[in-house]
Amino acid sequence: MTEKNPDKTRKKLLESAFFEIYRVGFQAANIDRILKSAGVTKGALYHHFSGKKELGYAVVDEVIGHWIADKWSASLKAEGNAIEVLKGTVTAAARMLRGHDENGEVGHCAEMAEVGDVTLGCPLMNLAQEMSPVDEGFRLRIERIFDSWHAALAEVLERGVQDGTLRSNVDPRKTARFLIAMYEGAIGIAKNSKSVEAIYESLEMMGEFIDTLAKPAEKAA
Amino acid sequence: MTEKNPDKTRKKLLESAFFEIYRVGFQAANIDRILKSAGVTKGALYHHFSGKKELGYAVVDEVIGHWIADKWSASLKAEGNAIEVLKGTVTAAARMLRGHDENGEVGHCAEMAEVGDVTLGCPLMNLAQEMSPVDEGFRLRIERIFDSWHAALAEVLERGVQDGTLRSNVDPRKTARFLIAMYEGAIGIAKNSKSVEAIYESLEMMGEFIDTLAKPAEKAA
DNA sequence: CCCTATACATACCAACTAGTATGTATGTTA
DNA sequence: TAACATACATACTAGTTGGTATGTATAGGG
Repeated sequence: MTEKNPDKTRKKLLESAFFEIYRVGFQAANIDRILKSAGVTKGALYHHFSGKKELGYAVVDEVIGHWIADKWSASLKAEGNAIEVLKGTVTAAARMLRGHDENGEVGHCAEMAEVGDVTLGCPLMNLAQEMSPVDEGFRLRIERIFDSWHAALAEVLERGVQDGTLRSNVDPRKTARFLIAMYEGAIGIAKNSKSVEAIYESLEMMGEFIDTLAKPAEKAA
Repeated sequence: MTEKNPDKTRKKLLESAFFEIYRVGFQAANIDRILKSAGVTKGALYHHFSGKKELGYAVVDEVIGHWIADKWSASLKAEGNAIEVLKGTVTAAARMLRGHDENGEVGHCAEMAEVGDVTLGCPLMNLAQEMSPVDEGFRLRIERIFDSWHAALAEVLERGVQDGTLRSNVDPRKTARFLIAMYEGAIGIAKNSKSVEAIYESLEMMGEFIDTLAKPAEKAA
């Protein structure tokens, strides 16, 4: 009925599926809830996607992948001092995180959660933790996203080492992975304690760690 | 039939439930699989536990809680230099992590996974990520465990600051949380990439970070 | 030895859920 | 405008799953 707009319905399905998965995970994600929230019917879903898993894959590739690319890879492409670029992305991350609207509903998720929600954590990491041991298809798609993020980070670090901003013994690849681990770990811990403050403080410490990567000032000759 | 041993069956149930939850998460955990793996029947389960959720709670409290306490709080109670104690726990963690037996079965979990399995990550963190937004009961129980871990870490740090081993501007609580975040993040990232090496390298970097907490050597007067 | 509560075993159910079969309306092409 | 493929809508199904009703055997107290 009404109108017939395949691109739009597909997009709505992806978005609703993303939020559903974001909230309860893929395995517990409910098709009917997704449909209700998207405002379309089962026929539409199974016309666009061959099944729940395919829908999940598409969410990873098209929603989460693009989102990470925008949020990170983009801001990492900034020119200038490696330390500043790195710390810039961290503070940018901090800015986009917010707590709940205190509506007292303990134990329930906000109806219209957004991506920066502290109590829901990082969509990519959530899915990675849940699905990587269970389904290789998810794992590989998620890995690709992490890899691109890692590559962008490593490039900045490599540049910093080359131009003498960073200590020469900084290993770009290891450090990049460690930075991602720190960030995701901080989000994960804060998620369980429901504390935005916890993230801020951890990101602050992450900034201090980044400072330790800098080449120390030259001693007087 | 056979024998009647409530303590033993309860323990078997808890252990089987733990591994099932460890592998696929709580929501996807299958009661019948747990029963089969425990070698008991449904009657036994529902005699000991009022339901799936109660079983999950018991797993958190009795299995995961004790496990974390043993692995961390214990080794953190060692006497001596704070730096050494901290780095000791990190290397202890590294030691207990191992990869899969390379049996080629990609995408499937080992039948009898053990707790140190890289591809399965940290049981506590897994559950925290999955259940903390979904069920407040889980969240609180998990939080208690993290808190005790955090307290043990903070105590070591506090002691280090007091006795001059660590820089005086080290904030024990923030740093403790950050260390947990680093560790859990490292495990989580390695889990998705299925790489034991990734953990080793991240734990190595974690050691370097711990070194930066030390009070710098005194300058010549 | 008896008797009762505990500790299990078995068969079954009700609810949910991904997926399908089928139908219909809309847009497009000839 | 006829014909056809795309894009949706609806009703239904088959399978799974947590939970229960009911039965039975064992252990321990009197």
